[in-house]
Amino acid sequence: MNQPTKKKKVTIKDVAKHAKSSMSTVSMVVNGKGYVSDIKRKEVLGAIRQLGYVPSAPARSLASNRTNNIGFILRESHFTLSEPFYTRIFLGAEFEAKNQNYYVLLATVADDYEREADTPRLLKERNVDGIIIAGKVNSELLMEVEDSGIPFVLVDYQYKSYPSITIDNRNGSIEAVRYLMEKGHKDIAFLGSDIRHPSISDRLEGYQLAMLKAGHQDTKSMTFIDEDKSPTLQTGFDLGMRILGGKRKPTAVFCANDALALGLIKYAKQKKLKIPEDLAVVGFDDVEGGKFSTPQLTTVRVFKEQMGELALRLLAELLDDIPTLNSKFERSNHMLTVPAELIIRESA
Amino acid sequence: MNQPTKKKKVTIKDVAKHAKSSMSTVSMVVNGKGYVSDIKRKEVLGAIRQLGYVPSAPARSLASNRTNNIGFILRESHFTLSEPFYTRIFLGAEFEAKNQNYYVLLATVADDYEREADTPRLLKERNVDGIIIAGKVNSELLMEVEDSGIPFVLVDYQYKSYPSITIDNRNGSIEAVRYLMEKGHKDIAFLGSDIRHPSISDRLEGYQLAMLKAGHQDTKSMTFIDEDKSPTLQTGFDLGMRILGGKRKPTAVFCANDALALGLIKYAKQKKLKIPEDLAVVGFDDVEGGKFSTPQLTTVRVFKEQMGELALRLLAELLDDIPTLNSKFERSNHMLTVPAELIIRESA
DNA sequence: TTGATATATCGAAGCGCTTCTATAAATTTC
DNA sequence: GAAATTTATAGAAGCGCTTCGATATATCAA
Repeated sequence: MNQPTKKKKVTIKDVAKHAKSSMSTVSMVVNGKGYVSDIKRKEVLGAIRQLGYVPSAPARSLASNRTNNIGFILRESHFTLSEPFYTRIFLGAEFEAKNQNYYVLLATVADDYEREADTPRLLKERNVDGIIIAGKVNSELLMEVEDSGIPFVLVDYQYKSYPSITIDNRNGSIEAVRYLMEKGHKDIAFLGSDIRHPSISDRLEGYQLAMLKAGHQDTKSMTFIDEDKSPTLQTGFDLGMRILGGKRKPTAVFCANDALALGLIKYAKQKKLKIPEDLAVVGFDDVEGGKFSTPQLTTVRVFKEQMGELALRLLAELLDDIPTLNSKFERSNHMLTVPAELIIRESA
Repeated sequence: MNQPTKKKKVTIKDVAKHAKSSMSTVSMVVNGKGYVSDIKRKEVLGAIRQLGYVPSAPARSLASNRTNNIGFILRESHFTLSEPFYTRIFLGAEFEAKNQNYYVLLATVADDYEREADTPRLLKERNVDGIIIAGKVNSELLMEVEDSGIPFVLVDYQYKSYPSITIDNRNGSIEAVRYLMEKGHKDIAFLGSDIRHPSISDRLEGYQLAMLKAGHQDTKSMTFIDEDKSPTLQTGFDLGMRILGGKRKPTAVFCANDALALGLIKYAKQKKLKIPEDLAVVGFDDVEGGKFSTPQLTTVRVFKEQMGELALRLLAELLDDIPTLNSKFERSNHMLTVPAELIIRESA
């Protein structure tokens, strides 16, 4: 009679006994290293299955000095942001983490980060093997991570020449502007803010490049930037006044992101302008709100999930490579760029 | 290349030596249990500070048989949903977890969940002390969690009488309908879908209650539900046709959620109806998109972050209570409800 | 005063795993 | 065909912590 008592945890020892071998052999089978004969391997695998053995994460960590955790650091305001941009990056990372057998620990940090006081627990406790940092974060924090010696990968941001995953903002912008030109537009304006953010300045650059190539020398008079504001709906609305209030009115506007574009559209609609007939608008990011707006927003899609996935993969690679790090043949370029894709909807 | 002096890990042993006491005493100080004299405590605390000692999470887990991790289970589609609803609940939980010294491990599960194959790792490995389940999930999974014996709390869902945090949908709806009445509306319709979801049926109930109380007997002819569709923008748009195509046109519509409301507005605007003059619309959830829409959506706010926070707190309480669980005086009701609040914007 | 009880500290036994070492058999080398 | 090397397995140390006695002293109730 089998008693359905509280099933005691099955340990590696039980497996060893059951498979008539040693703990070390079982460990080797589980981790796929060392020398194990095929017969033994099969016996051990069988025992594992029969007993339903699952290794204990903490025990492994303790013995091997690896945590199998990846930290994901994100500014609080990037979560509370109206758009689930970074959330999706996180999701992508989490997805890939499953494949790679990592847990992802999320740590949000305050915007007014202060060293010591706000250091994420996972850093203090060194409870991760590697870290993904998403978006722009306080440089104090960046240095702290750097100092910790824990390998890390940046997403949608760059710092020195540390590994990073960024958007191909320049080419995405060029594609957007070209599309506007194809539609017959000549007076194409650029609308932006917070120009210090590398992503945004790259988008401006793409705009300028495309305009220049098409023979438009004067982009300056068509560039509307409020550099101290963050790129929100409100900012777009406010800049709308400047754009549509001037004497030389553009027929199309390429916006540095979707929130700005939505804000501009709101202002334009209020001024009884028809979109896209009177004013064509293209955004950047492909946020959810753009699908629901009237008209639906034409924009440049950023593959957010994919960026997270890539970041995790790159990090995992880095972690495995560590013994090779001293090699002279070390592949030094770990800065990846993911393409952005024009999504044609109604607003242009 | 500066060579970082790899600082050796400071262990409890080092602290003990430095404070001239034993490991067990240090442990007791750190965990605040057992008997320790004030003098010793101060010495130990001093040593900890001086050496910068941080306990090792895996070692603690292994020795104490607690992980200090909380699992957060969520359906994949609830993340990819256009709205960061559950994301915000997660955020709230994560926030509170920091206070309570837990890590939150997120596990997303597929919609077509199958036992065994898809069991989240954190369940298989029993790598958590407790679990938060957000939203409606497959009942297989629910049973699996139940069987595991790991304490859990549901958020925005209920199962048997397990601990849960839910929205006060009924009162929120009543408030919304009352507001519409105050504005002079008599013909108020209800728009909904997926009526089997408890949240949605509660909202319908609130609507009916409010209508009845105001002397409107016939709510049926004013209730528009597509029960097989999920409550999305598209569904709202489609139902708009039915609502506005009938002979008895309502002057106001209370929608089961914001996505439906936004869809309805889209349709109404297409039909050249002015909102709120020709048709007042109220939603439910207070999603981001509602702030950006034209007109901005009047809705019922759900405190998502707070729900997550509450869930974590309740779970933590449960975990601490476990020794008391056998007590006859055990407080049996762990099913909490959080209020919903009417947000007045432009659409009504 | 005297057991009983509360307070205080320490040493040591594990928690479940990885990995180093020892040992031996099988295989390769020249 | 003896030495060197590769393959195969087991045993045991120890990762950093918690916690269970053991022991000792201080405090209390009668």
